[in-house]
Amino acid sequence: MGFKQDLFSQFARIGKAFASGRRLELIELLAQGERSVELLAESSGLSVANTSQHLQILKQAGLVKTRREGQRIFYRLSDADAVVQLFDAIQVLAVDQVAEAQQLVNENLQSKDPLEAVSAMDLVERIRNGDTLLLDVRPPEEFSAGHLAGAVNVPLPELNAFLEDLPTDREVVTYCRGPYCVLAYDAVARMRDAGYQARRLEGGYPEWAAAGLPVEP
Amino acid sequence: MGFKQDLFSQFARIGKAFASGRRLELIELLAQGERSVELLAESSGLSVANTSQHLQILKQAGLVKTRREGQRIFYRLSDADAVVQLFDAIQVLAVDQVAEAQQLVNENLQSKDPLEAVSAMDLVERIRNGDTLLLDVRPPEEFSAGHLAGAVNVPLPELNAFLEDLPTDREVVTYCRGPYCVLAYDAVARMRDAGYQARRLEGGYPEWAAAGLPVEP
DNA sequence: TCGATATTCAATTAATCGGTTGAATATTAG
DNA sequence: CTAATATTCAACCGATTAATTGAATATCGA
Repeated sequence: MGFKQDLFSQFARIGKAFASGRRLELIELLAQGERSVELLAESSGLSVANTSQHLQILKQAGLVKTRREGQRIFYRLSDADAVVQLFDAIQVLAVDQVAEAQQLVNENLQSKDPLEAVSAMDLVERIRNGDTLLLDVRPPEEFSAGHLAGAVNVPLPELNAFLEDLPTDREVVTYCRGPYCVLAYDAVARMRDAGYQARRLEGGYPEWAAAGLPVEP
Repeated sequence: MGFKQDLFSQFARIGKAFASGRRLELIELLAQGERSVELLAESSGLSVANTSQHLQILKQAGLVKTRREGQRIFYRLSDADAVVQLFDAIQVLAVDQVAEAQQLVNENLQSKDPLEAVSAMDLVERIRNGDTLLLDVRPPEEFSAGHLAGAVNVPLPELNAFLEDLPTDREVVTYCRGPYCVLAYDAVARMRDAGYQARRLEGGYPEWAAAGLPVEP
């Protein structure tokens, strides 16, 4: 049964790609769009050579593709949807089953989340009533690949500018990728500081879509 | 930003669990139900001590739980559904993106599959017409956790006995886990050898369920 | 209690991995 | 062509991993 072992070794390459925290960080950055090696190195705090090496591993696992533009090389996820979904599933499994991960989330995220998150069911109701502004804080590339019906895309870097023109009398609900995507937590914290009523959707886009709730486009 | 790195390192433990072909083999065996260390070692061809070591890694990643019964210890997946789904997603991603995996599948599975597989759409039609026997060749534990509506569970070891009482005039469609689960390929080959009209469902249970097609229970 | 069995633990070795450093390659600007 | 920039490659070191072997632990049956 050599074939099966060979095939499983190939599958294991995908596992290896996800087997280092640094690489996961790179994957998360790439999920936000195409990036050059230099920028990835800078954002992740790794050396350029080291970043390049990790990217080679991701490339061998088929997770990323490259494109040359002049003297720099841009990396992107070869199937962003599949990769993000996989990453999301890993996160959920880890927090469900690994005590240390659970504890980290409890200490660092739950505490940022003083008001409990809005459940998907509640949100459906709120949307029907029209009294909620639904904010997708993911980067535009992910937004346009699919988002909750009725959501407005405001990537985190643009949040402050966006808030200036917004009346404070509507409640805002934010969401991003999975349940442990930090973007939505940050957005809520910043909006509450600015005097808005802001809460977070329990889960993220993948969970919402998987539940068969309305998405666009 | 130490927290994020810590959390990602925890996530990476799940990746590590999936980062070895041997462990994937163990995971696949465990997906078929609770097993003792001895049996796992025997089925996988690893030494007992080595098997035990790999199982420790899976345990640290929270993927498996143990139960003692007399002098032997039984391992099982702590969340079989989540783990199988994750494994399945990894397989699909690998075959989609890794050239070597693609080639292995083409050479070893497609060739076992002389007639093309039945698409999910076709199968829905066939079931409606009632002229197809739908065979789930996964182990009973997985079958009872969810299966295609109308399927009959015949685990591979019992296939021969089952065929003896079966008239050869009905077409049979088999399926198992994902699109690269070998069970269904084997079943088709054995049934065709025995003179049956047998084909394989394109994809497997997870794909069918994800498409919103009818499942039980 | 004693011997047999199943599993884990500990020690060892070879292989792989993560990271650093500096050279090599490819592209652009001048 | 030369200099500057972005990325990869190659060599290297320390840490981790996979696998083997043999001892230690726990349970059961006699």
